[in-house]
Amino acid sequence: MMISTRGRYALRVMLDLAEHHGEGYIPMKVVAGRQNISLKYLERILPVLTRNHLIEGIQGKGGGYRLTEEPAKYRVGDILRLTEGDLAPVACLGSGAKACERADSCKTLPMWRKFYRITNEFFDGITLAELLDNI
Amino acid sequence: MMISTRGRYALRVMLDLAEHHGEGYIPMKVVAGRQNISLKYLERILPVLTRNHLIEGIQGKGGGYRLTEEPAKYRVGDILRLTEGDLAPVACLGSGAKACERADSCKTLPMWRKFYRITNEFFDGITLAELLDNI
DNA sequence: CATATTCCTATTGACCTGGTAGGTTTTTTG
DNA sequence: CAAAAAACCTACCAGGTCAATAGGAATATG
Repeated sequence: MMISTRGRYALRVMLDLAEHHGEGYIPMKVVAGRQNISLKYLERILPVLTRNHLIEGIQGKGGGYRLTEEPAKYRVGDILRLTEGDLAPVACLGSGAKACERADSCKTLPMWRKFYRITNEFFDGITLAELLDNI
Repeated sequence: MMISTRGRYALRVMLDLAEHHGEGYIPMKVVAGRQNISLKYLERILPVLTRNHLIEGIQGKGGGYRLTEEPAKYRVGDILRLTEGDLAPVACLGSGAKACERADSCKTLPMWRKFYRITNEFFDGITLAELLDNI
């Protein structure tokens, strides 16, 4: 299993916000209700999206979240990388990659690298707008 | 992280056996030593490969394991699916998939399915023989 | 001030991962 | 025949991750 609920929920929230883009700030309570996801759990997932300015939230009554840009501007890959850490298929690739001393002679490394590239390209080739349109 | 050590170790063992194919039965102790993997841990990974006749082992002194076929016959995908369960990117696909009640309206499901297909095709398109030749 | 919201931190139970431990059975060899 | 070497089997364990829950603090509105 490559993508956990963290990434999947984040994507669903982003899609929900995209669907209601232009309607101002939407309380996460509403999104959680529509998507049937625990609000409390979502609150722990969202900060990484706000810190990186994919969404913006304002506090207080009447507050909520909204996308900072048009749905077409968001690549699925960016959302998943932020919430999942990275999309590396194996431990020796990706962000926290401690160099493997077998790397030079490793017969499988090129394969993993190629798959890593394909994965990133696949998810970077899809935007929220396209998902909304069922493309 | 999609592929755990289980799958990676299995693949390395298969590659090691492929590299020494034609040399008869090779003790796992030797492979574990060459690959620097815990023998005991390997012993827990191998049964699924023997049960599915990818390799065969004979007991007793002078025993060991060998491939049942030529290295070119083995698809990486088969080895990974056996040892990892499946290559599904999300829980709602793959073997133990309990049907999601949101499946019909799910905007992301087609994307996951497409990626699932790409993943299987990618790893099924590579054989042990090709890995040995650094293709 | 009451309310509604984001934001923050700690905790928890279940499961998975990577590995260890301690054998039993089977076969070959000296 | 006895010893050694190998596959095979089952239980256990420490650490981490996942998915969530809990309980608030800060902030803004009306």
